[in-house]
Amino acid sequence: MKEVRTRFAPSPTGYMHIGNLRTGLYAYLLAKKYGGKFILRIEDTDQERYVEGAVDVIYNVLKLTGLKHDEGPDIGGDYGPYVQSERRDIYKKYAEELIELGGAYYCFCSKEEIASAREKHNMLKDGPFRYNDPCKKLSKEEARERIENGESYVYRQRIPQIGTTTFKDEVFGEITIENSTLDESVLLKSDGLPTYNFANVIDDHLMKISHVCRGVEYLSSTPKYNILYNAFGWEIPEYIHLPHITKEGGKKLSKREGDASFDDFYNKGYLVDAIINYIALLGWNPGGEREIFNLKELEEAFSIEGLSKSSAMFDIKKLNWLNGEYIRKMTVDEFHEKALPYYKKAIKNPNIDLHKVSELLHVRTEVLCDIPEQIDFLEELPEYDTDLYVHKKMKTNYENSLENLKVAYDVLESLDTWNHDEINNCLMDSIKRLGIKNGQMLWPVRTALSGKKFTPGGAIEIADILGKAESLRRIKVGIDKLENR
RNA sequence: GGCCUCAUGGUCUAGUGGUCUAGGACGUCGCCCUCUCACGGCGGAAACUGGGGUUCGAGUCCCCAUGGGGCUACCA
Repeated sequence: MKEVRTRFAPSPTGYMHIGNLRTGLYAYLLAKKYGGKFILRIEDTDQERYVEGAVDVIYNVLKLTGLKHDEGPDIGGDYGPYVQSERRDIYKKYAEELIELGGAYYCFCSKEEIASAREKHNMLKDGPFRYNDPCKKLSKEEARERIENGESYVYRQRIPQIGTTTFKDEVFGEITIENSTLDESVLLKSDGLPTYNFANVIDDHLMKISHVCRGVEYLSSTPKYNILYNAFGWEIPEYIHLPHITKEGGKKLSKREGDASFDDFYNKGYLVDAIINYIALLGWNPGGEREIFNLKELEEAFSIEGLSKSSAMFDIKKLNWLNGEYIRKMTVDEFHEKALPYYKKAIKNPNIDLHKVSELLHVRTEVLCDIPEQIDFLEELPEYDTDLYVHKKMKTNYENSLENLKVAYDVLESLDTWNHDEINNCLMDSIKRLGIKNGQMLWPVRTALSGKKFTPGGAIEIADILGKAESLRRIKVGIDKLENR
């Protein structure tokens, strides 16, 4: 088998769409699986979409995710340049060659002319639109003369109007299409830059790409590319077209709703490994029942056979679960480090031992951005209603809550050493002495300490974190509330 | 409109003619653990889009219908 060379060819639009990233991931995995090369190429032939700093976004995501490329604009390689706008002369040369080979012709029609012809056709609604281009009949000499005279022109692909073109895709199988349904698209624009339709063929060939991984949107234009390969007499690469990732309802993931880019998830506190793991599984099945794979493991497990044909809906719930799995797999210290920035958003009080908070939150966190609202009560006791003290299953009501809170206040106040075990023993002794259920004491105490219905950790852990003075203060507040109900 | 393409529970999927009374995971529901929540454990509900063929036998092959997606740009 010859060397596997795959490429990731994003356009610098300023953000990394998650579906696009997945395509890059698969290209990377395929290369790694077979010990090949993964190449980064920048497709910036559309000047109108140029965005400042967008290439850095691409580098950054690749670096963060660990999809390390072997060749690319920043690190070079034997087949550069790797930025399409720097390959102008190359495209021009091949476009000229294609004219000679009969695979293309010079076209002087304006966009407007073609658009109006299309409109006219659409009114009739009769069969596929095919532009009957007068320029096709021009001789090369005539055309070149008009070019000399300064007319604006493009290179347009010439496609045989009879016959069919068949190609094989690794995931979709064999596909045959009537040549007559293929339109003769622009190869080189009047600004001298190529369109995707031309650049992808030239670059993939010159860069010796063995497997072309790209989205399904290119499936129907692939025959046009093969006609180009054939015109040049070049070997056709293996094609791997990947289905789309959609959101609920089969709609496209959108940039505007903040659910489409890698950064959107990264900034919300999703772990890189979890994101990669999740998107790898969206459209690819590893074969067994295992679902947790880090990048390294994916490299070994990946296979084209596991790729699916239908588009997959992005399910944030499953990502959340996976992210939680990765969080729980970390040590408490590792978690603590990741959680720290999120603690800062909710807690300013320097007396709170954040390590203890981490012990509580470690198994209770799925996404890091959920942290602040989970622990805001530690910073400040929220307003709460005394209804909270009444809990059927805990067998608590206003009366016994008040009584037990008073007991708790007294015994805790007399405590000299304030730590988890001391608090625990102290409270448990009282429970035993009074002959009540754990919950009848602990539920009111936890309520008084937190003012919340749900908290990470119970009364004892919270009291420990809050410290003696603050704990007693909050219990006192609870007692007052219940007395003045 | 034309062309291409896809189709198993709510979601991601396994299934390549008999082993399918359709398997796993997320989610969901119930129970257990338990001072709340979570973690963990156990259990439940939930799917082959429809119709025709082919075959002794079809989720699996073929055709049609329906529904979804894509392309139809001097965007990629």
